[in-house]
Amino acid sequence: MGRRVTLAEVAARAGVSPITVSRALRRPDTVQPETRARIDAAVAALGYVPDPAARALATGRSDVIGVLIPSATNAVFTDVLSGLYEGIAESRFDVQYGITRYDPATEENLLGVFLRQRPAGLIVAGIDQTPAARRLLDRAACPVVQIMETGPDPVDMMVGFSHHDAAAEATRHLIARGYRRPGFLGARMDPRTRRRFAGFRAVAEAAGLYDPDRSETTETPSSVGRGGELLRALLARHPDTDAVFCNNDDLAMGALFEAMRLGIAVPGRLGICGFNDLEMMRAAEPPLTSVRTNRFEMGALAAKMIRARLEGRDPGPALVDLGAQVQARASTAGPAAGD
Amino acid sequence: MGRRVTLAEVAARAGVSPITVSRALRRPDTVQPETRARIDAAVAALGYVPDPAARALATGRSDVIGVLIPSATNAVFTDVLSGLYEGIAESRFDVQYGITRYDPATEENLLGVFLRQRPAGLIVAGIDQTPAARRLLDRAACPVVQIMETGPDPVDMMVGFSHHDAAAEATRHLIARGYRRPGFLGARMDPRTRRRFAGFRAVAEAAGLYDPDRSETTETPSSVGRGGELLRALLARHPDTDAVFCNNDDLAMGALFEAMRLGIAVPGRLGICGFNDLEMMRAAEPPLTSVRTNRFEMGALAAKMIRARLEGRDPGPALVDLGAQVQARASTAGPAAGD
DNA sequence: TTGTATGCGTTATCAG
DNA sequence: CTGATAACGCATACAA
Repeated sequence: MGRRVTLAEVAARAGVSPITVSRALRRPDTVQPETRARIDAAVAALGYVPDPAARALATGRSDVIGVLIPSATNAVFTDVLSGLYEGIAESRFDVQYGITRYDPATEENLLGVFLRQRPAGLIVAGIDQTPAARRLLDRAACPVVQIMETGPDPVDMMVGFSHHDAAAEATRHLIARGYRRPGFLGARMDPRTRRRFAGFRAVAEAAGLYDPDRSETTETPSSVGRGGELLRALLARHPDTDAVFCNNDDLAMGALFEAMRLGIAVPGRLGICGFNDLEMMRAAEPPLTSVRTNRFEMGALAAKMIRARLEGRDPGPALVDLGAQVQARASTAGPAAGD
Repeated sequence: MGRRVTLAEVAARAGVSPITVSRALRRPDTVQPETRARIDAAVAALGYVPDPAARALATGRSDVIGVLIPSATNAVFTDVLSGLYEGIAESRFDVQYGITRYDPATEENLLGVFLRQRPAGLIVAGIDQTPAARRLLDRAACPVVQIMETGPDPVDMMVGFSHHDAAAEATRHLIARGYRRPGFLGARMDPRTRRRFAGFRAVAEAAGLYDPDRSETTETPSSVGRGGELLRALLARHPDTDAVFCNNDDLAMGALFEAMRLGIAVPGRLGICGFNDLEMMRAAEPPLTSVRTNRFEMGALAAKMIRARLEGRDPGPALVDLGAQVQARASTAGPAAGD
């Protein structure tokens, strides 16, 4: 590492004062071109890089955008993170994550930790903060973006979609394809999952096809294996179920495999629809219908909105609904004729 | 946020000097119990939280453990991250990530970014750093752990396994199960992938079963869909291929679906083996054989080794080989009799 | 065991 | 356009 090079050393070499170097680096147009040239040369020669801690201490703020997400292993969130990276690329900002493990109390704690660092911005997943967390966010002295979901009463900015409506559209799709006894498979029943269920229920009910007993849920985390178990349990109770709307793609994939094991034809005897549209869905056999949720764009846009605000540009509308699109595939082609 | 609470305010309330508060927080046993009690009370009452920037500036180091990984979307790495979190839980340390996108130059850059924050520790994936990056790591004034892989000449500490040997074991498994015309499917041919291929080749060759044309690879990223394409291409050239060792689980899953589409029986006419043993593998139909790679443990152990060093405890052996275990499942049960 | 003086590297403020 | 001074919040070294 050698020694660390400071502003003072650069200044000495360039024959100016430290503050001038500081200015030359942050607002080049405020120092004379000649001075700037000397400074730039000194910076390059010495390999100077600013100390983020000193800067944070002096300015009272950092270049860190704090991100609070429920899980780092869930592919849904990793896609959002990729978008985030894209959004802050080539900027001075850094991203720092906090994993809430779907626990509101943890989210509250992490929020405190982040806030203490005077983040440049804050991105939080969802709209289900605790009252305390909500208060913290409301008072945050930085741009805040809620992602993954839209809803009333945003803290500041918001970019997401309606889980209720997305699920409703998927359910309409199932019904449009001719399924008449649709069921619901859900794991880790967090608030977003519940809203999806509500969307499913609303549409099924409206069509007179809702059977409250035709859903199988668990509080345990989601997985492919779990999808199989849930389908098996549901079919044990209601063998005539002719379609399942799955809370996410892992469950749908598990349901597909379980159907294979049980010798149940998909989509003829059972339609399967997932949620999120992970890459594997279209590669499956049969390809699985799912709901596309623009996760990458969500992350990228959230980051860009924060940057725009920070850089004094127009961040555009404070509430962006990215929607969700049913990707219809063979797994919901419709019940077999004569079924 | 109200105003920020400082050490001085806590000190005033507790009736001591700031430095005493500082000590009480970092080394509680060096202040008298009574004083400490007063301080603790003041801290709680005021909701004091140390300012990480000020601390970093004063001490010349931070509590950030920098982590460099190739990808944030790959399930393989997200599992490692989960382990990392587990490893630093309840400690003062934080984790900060850098994503290299499998690009050595990016890794070098990020290393510089991290290093100037004086990280408490550094965790890097793999052993294929550029010479420049290697130099930076060698000179780093903090513990360094290379993860995901073991190899000669560690920078400092190392926890991983041999990709060559793991692939070799998987290949031996295929041969032991009676497959005689094994092929290889690989995507994004990074150094670790190549070493796996080498392991496959070594064993196949030793058994007199290696056909250099019986492998299908691409530089593009891995995905389930890609696995299908690769299998199709391989079978087009060599329809008699009776087993495939896939570079990772996504490819294996894609190969399975493609086999279904082609009407090829698994495992009877084609054995399929993946790598990493993601959860979906055992839930598939047929369940897919894969190689378990203890990713969570890798992350957890790396973090613990760093903590041990930082806290003056014994970090144990500097080089830990976590091994890898073939999880034999139905997808490699062996060729059908009479095949 | 506790306190005093000082410095970490940078930037805000105000002068020149 | 450039510079001197002070301050950010905390921890080290030393003294009491």
